[in-house]
Amino acid sequence: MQVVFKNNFMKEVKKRSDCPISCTLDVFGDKWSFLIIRDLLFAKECTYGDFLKSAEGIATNILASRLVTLEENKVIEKLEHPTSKAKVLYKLAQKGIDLLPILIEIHLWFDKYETTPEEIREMLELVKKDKVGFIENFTKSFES
Amino acid sequence: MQVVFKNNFMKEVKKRSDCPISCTLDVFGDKWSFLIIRDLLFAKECTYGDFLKSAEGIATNILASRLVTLEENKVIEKLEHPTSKAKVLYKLAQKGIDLLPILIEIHLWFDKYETTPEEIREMLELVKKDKVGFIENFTKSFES
DNA sequence: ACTTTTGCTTGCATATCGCAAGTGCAAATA
DNA sequence: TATTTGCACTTGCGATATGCAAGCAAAAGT
Repeated sequence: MQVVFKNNFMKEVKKRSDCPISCTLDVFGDKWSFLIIRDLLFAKECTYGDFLKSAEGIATNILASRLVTLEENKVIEKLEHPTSKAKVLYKLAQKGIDLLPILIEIHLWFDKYETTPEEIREMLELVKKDKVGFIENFTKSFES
Repeated sequence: MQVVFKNNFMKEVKKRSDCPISCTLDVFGDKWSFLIIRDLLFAKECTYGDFLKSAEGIATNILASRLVTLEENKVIEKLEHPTSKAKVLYKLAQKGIDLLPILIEIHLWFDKYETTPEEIREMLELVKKDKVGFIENFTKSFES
């Protein structure tokens, strides 16, 4: 069963079902969206160019379309760059910051079956020691 | 940077980077794979037809290809049906059962910003009261 | 024997992706 | 001030993936 409706901007949004997993995948179910979130969680703020520099090599048109979708869904927001009008700053909205627990569980799952890179392992040890505390601290670090 | 290698079946696997998120998305980064996992978490065992019956309406060719990928990655396994040779049973491998915390965090995130369907809300209350206990019990229920 | 069920496969139109090149404006440089 | 460079996208287009319908062989039911 497929529910089709229009949002405020008259853009068609297809909701496949009311299932939370399905709805979440309607937005994040692709190979790139969560990498954008990852970049923003680590860097707090990114320019368009910063995303392009990431190791996975996202294509510029795909990046543009994902940023629009994520902004429409209020997961990220666009800010003026403090010193340059040519640059744009992207940052996580609260809804985006709250994705951290999901990203953490992905890391923990991955760590059980594959090899976590050295740079991430240190952070992961903190998570394993005190997951709730880690999330609290990390979330707080976005308030400033 | 893109690393390309071949697995035992000589099928090309593209790993975009060593990042855990990226690697996980290489397998699960689509709109269907996690729905298959969801179905198996709720139902424990599914036939090919069971997956097709799910509300989102996956196409049969897509389902077939996802099942192959998930099996190749040892997330699910195929079993003989106890009474019928025509039927095939799919179930989660341990690696698949261990995805539960990720699915739970998706549910919790969704619940904060959207409306969780009634049928799921009850389960979610249990999770909110005792997440660790819930995961333990749920995981145990797969051992029998 | 035949009809139906089951788990797929195949063909094809359409949508999405990925790469390369291009555009317009702001900022740095000469 | 004129020119070049940097930045955030957009556009075009071939390659790939998706979605739909139909087909198929083996097994099960009648």
